[in-house]
Amino acid sequence: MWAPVLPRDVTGVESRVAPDAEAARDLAAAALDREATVVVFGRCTVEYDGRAASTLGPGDRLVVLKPDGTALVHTDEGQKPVNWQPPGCAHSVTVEEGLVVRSERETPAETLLVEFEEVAHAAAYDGSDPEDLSLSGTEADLKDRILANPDIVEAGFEPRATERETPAGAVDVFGVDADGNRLVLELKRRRVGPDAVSQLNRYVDALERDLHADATVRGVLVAPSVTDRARSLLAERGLEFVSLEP
Amino acid sequence: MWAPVLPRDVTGVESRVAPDAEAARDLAAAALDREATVVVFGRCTVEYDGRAASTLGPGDRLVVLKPDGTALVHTDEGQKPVNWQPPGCAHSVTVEEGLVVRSERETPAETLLVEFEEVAHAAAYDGSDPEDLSLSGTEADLKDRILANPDIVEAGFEPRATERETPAGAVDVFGVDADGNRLVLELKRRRVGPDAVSQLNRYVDALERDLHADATVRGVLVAPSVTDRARSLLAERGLEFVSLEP
DNA sequence: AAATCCATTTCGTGC
DNA sequence: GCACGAAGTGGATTT
Repeated sequence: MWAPVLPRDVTGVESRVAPDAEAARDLAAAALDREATVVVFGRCTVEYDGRAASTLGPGDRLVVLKPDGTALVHTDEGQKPVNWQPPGCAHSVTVEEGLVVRSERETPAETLLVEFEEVAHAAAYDGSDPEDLSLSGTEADLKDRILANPDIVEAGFEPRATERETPAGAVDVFGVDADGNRLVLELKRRRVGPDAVSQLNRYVDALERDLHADATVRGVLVAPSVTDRARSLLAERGLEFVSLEP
Repeated sequence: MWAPVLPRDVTGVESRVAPDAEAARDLAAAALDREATVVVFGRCTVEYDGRAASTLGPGDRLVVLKPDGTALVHTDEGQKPVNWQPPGCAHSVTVEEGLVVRSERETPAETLLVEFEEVAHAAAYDGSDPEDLSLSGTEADLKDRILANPDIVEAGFEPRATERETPAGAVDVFGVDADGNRLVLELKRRRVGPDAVSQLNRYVDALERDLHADATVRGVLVAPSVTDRARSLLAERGLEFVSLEP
């Protein structure tokens, strides 16, 4: 049904500067009902309790409530919200001392509570986004390049499987070298540290157990570059490195 | 100098519904100048090029520009922005076909380009946030609890150092058990998988080399729980597990 | 729902 | 600035 409580200023946007708590609540509640995105800016405190727990004293913040159940609390700094709630949460807006925004979920039980002293601005945005992001330069792209032209890893390399399962997890690319030795590739789209070496080492160990002593298993880390410590660990473990940009 | 081009509706907020491109540009440019946060909602396309590359066709999105150089492009779904730029970037707003927002940085060279077909709403938020988030339930809290009461790990455990350096990285907690054996603890605030086992294994290996055969080095993973595969890897490596909640 | 791993991870800390 | 590891990581994929 199409029956907004408040007038829509133009298609898709409702905006109120310095609304009182009740006006802000009404705008937000109506917007949540019709699956619009709500934005509130004002002085507030924030409490979170769930996987961890946090409190945040008074300050000016931007709160975003999405129709999929996402809540974001942004300060004037940082890429990550200072507090948040993941998709799937239930938002509610009420008036107590002032406007109060709650966002909750179960499994795991988590609550986000934003209490406003003052709402400087409240807005509701209706809109749709039919487009999917097209992204390139990922690890998957690197894998595709290697499968299309295995020689960029090593002359004579022949891929035999991707995501081959081992007791230690799935190997990015598995194949054989020119001499018939097994080759395990671990791919990374950026410079790697010790963690990637450990990961490769786990896969090589697991495959050596799996295949007994039937064949040599070479482990090759494929990445743009490695740190010094990673290089040492590679040497210790008898593992190799091939430099490739994503 | 205090000379806003546009009037401020109330302290800290400027808001224009359905501004034309020039009005939106003026509002945003003035806001960026005075280190306010800019919010723009409208139909736009997005292009990103840098560490990776992406394109996003037309849709309705919420764009946030922070005074620290952060840019966020949010759709109506998801906790993460569909596109973004990290703190330290230089924002600019111009009018071409319509409003265009650019956010760029060097090292690494990255560009975010948002081209609006239509701006449904533009706003600028002035404010301050003096408060720091107080967070509990972190790995650091778990460490503190262990140091204050080492017996919760094992009767007779005596911590000797935290962040002890090894050739493979810094160990969370290092100490000795009741029999004088060296103990290496790796702490995790949540259920762990194979990666944490590999990490602990690296530290134990490094310390065994460091200390030669002078002493037995026990590796203990401290976490709420482990996955099956992680448990297998622990067994393979002769490592141990102690269950502790953060 | 759990497990595993990638990510334009981001973020903090130490060097 | 790089390196290393934590994170209330988020997100996708597979089981």
